[in-house]
Amino acid sequence: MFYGITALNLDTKGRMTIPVRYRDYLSSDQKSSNLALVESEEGCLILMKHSMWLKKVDALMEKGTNAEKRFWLGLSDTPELDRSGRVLINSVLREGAAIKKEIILLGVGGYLEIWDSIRLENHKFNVTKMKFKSEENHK
Amino acid sequence: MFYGITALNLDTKGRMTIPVRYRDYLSSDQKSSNLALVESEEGCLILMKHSMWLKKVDALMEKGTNAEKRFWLGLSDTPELDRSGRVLINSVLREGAAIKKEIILLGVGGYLEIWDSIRLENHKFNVTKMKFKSEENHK
DNA sequence: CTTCTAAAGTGGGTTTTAGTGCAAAATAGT
DNA sequence: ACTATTTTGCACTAAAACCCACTTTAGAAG
Repeated sequence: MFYGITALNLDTKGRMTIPVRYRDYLSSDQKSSNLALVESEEGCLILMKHSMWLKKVDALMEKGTNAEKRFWLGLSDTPELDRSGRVLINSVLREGAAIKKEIILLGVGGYLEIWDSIRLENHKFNVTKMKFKSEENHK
Repeated sequence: MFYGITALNLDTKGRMTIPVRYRDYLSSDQKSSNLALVESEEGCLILMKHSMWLKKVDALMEKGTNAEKRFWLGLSDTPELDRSGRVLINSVLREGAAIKKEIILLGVGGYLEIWDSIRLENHKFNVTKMKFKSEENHK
């Protein structure tokens, strides 16, 4: 199970180095592509095991709406963990989640959320109605 | 099965380069025209194998409404994959889907959706009621 | 009916960019 | 200070974008 927060930087090609503590679990699917990346409606990307994604997709192929299929099948990618423990974040998905370089990785139970660091700050502010909002985050 | 998101550009003649990973499957129909392109009611174009289109059309000829026939037979085209893996998108269909140059290709199970990149952003925004709509995505 | 011209469509080759892998450098952890 | 992990840089490859020349079609004009 994933939990915890990690700050990371993408390299110039848009690749993210997965923290070692997550790698064994993430690469345990016996598939050529062992990961799946989908766009969340909340403004981040969701990284999960390929098998988890496939289960959801199979269910949607049975009885899903067009919009659901568009999100889970269309707005997705199935990247691999390379030998250096990195994952390429598709450039289109990067744009969709406003991800540039500095990202925050959140473990949220069965999956990981990838947030642009600034967008996460804004999200926290909006969701929680926090009374403070440091200037650094919004310059 | 198609899935995943790809950003592409049309050339000046309105042709789209199909990603290599889709080409074998798309060209596997033994027809002169092995593809079909239909205008979707949601604002994009749908690209599928000719055989799939034909199956739908046959069914509609049996018991389809006028409106259905108009969409599947009328607002359609059956282009071919050329030797460089490109497909010409008919200028009328291009207009109908507001497609200019930058497009997004979504794999949605049995078919591919071709979206004008800006129109897709707006569609996502409307469908999901996302609270953010960053300027970066719309420039 | 034939010829001319413009536009649309086709084909192929070249350039550019995105993706991949490796390995050195930097940083953090023990 | 040593080790493990992450970051950075570079080189290579493959895919897609771009460019240009040729062909076909359709329409206009004689």
